[in-house]
Amino acid sequence: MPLAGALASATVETACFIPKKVKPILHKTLHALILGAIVEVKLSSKFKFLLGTCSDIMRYKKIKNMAEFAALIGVSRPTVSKYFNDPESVRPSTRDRIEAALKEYDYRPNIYAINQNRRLTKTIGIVVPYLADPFFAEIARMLERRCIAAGFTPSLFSSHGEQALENTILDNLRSLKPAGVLLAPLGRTSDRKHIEAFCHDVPTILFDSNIEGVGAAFVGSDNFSFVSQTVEYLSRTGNVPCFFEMKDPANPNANKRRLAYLEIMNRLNLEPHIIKIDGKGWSFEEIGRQGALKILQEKALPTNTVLCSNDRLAIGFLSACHELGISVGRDEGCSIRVASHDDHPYARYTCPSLTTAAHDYESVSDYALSTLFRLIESGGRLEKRQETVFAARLIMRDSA
Amino acid sequence: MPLAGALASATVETACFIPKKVKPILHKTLHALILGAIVEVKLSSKFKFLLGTCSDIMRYKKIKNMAEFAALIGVSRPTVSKYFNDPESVRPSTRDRIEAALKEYDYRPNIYAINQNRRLTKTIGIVVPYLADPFFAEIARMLERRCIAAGFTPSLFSSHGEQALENTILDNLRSLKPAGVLLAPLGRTSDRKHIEAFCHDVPTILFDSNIEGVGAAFVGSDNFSFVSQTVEYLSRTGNVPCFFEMKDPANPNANKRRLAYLEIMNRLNLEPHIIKIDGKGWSFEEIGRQGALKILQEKALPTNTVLCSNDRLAIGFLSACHELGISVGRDEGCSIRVASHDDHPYARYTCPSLTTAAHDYESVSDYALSTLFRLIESGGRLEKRQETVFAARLIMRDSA
DNA sequence: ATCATTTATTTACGCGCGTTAAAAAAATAT
DNA sequence: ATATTTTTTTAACGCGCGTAAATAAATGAT
Repeated sequence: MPLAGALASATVETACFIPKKVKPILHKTLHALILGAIVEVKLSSKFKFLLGTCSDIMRYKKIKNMAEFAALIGVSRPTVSKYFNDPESVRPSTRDRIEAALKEYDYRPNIYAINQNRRLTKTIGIVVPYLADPFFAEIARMLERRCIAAGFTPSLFSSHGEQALENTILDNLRSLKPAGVLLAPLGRTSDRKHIEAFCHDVPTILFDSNIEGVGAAFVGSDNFSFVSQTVEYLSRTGNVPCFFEMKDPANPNANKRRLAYLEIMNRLNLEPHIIKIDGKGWSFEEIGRQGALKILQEKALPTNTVLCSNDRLAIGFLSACHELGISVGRDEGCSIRVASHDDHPYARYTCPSLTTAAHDYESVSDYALSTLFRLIESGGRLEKRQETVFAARLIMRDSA
Repeated sequence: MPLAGALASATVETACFIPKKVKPILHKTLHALILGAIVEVKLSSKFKFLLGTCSDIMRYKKIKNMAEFAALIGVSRPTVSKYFNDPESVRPSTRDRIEAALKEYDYRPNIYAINQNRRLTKTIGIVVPYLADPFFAEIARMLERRCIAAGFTPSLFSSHGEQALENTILDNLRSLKPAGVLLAPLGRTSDRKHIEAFCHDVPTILFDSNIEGVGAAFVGSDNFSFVSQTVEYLSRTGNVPCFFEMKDPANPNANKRRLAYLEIMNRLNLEPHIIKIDGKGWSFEEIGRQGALKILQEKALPTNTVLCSNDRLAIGFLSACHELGISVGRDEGCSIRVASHDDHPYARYTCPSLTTAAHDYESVSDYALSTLFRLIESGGRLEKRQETVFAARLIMRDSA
């Protein structure tokens, strides 16, 4: 009789006693059966207990659950469970057998069943305010890499610049019971209470934008270092820079950069000039372009050196300059110089290439994650909230 | 006696009969209790059944599971379950009570328990080859929006240009049991067999890059339309365009664009010129820049009009032109014209702004998702595999 | 008020795994 | 060979929810 049909109704009877010496032979046979070497077989009633496993595998060529997988190798389910929680916790010989079977059949434990019973999962949430900004895309990429290397599963979310979305992302994230979360908040437009409540429940490290007192720690860049380097360089090599920024910056770094500019200009005994342009949202290039067009057409530029708050504004500024036929650069033939901050992935390819202060991407992402791991290991609480910032590196290119 | 302590050991006895009329009063009292209006209370043994619920809530101020939540409102658990699966499926009055409670207490069903028991989840996987490319970031954003609007939970992944990562993403995705997946594969460097196997198990729509015969459908852009519009425009308004591309493009669209270029040039009775530049990986801007520097320095450009395969190469090309002091544009003063395809988010801000053929982002993402929804509703199978492509729109800017 | 229909409740089982305690077996030490 | 330690097995419970069938209640139409 054909095997599959006959076996469909059989069930496993674990009560049947099998001498230890016979077991390996049985399981070897089982393997052959599954691999198609044996097509038809009759079993005495004493060994019918094997059939449940057999038939299911015959039908699906796929292991349904851990019990089935364990039966296949001749190991108990708790042992397999132990293996998946920590492969080192089982005897090498057992480990080898499990791993051999793992290669042959593509069994993977059901993550939903796993996570239901674990208090914390192996997921790490990464939330950025705007993923269409290559800066965040780049940093997200580095964070994901390191999560995977550390044995975690990263889960990436973008708030797309919207408070409501940021909130729902956090709500969803909470119910994912992640081991930890790396959150770069929207900034000023964030719902502080909501984020606070989230951080109360989930081990969270803030990065990029700080929110005072929220989260277990903050890791970011030292805005003062950014501005001091650009301002010093610009004022040393030419005219005094004026500061070009949005009127109501959503990002707290923007405010810190303005304050840094004022302080450094004061220190250097130079007169500060701040140009505030209109615009809201995350289309910084367009905002920068429109603002620059207005200022340039009105000839309202106080000096011939412009320091943009960030590279995306600068990209718009350069675009406006080109439209108006104004040549930008540090050569004598050029009428203005433009510099900026962030070292946006495209800053190298603007025309002219953009002089800017670069984030230490590597250090920020490394330190943010190592802090998160410390936080996770210590059970979600750190001694006290620390704010760590990394210095910028001046990148001299052609625009200033 | 203090409530919490006294109640800790009490359990729910559902066997106790409660007259219908008394129920609302009981639950009202329960609410007051939880909200802190009542601090201490003694109950006769007949009403001890309320205590299990009370004590737990007193301790955690948080509902632990659906049974507790249901008990709180005086509704059965299956009804609440029904509500979460489809709020319209319960009577309006019941719905109101549930929703009122939902506002008061922040109960959310455990997604892991939900998904373990559902054959398919409400998750939609979105996989793109390279998220640091703003084109994909932008399309991912639109797809996410529409998923949420349709009541699904999008889950975004980037292969970061690596085959191994693409494979592990698909493996992880499979075990997430998503309702459906939108996959933009790496292209030529994809592991075809792996993707095929994945599509066999999970309802998948391919987008952006097609892989013949894989997935339930393909939605993308009409490469012929892109190239025909740019070539016609360029040859009509000036010199004949040469085609600038990478030697071994990973993206299948690149190949289609080259073929389209050859065919259209043939139709127009013009001599085609193809410039193939070295380079691999996803740093297209740098590859384009290096390639352009080489060609321009060698003065090996066959015509004064360059049509780049895609905008990112063009951004590099423009950068090289600027470095070499070559003016780009359609004005008489300019020495070469550069055009391209994709309408990359930054194409507007290059110097000069880039003439290009734009994807119909909206239509592609709309159609890809509506096709996926059809696929999901029809249980994972469509009549036959359809390939749908949308025409490009020529965007005339200053570079050509 | 009566009956038919819609909606809700009760009861009970299953999902796939974590976890534990006690018993058994295997490996190691004496 | 025996005692000791380590590893595995057995058996059983719990997690939080989906789901189904039978029953009961509420609603609407007559």
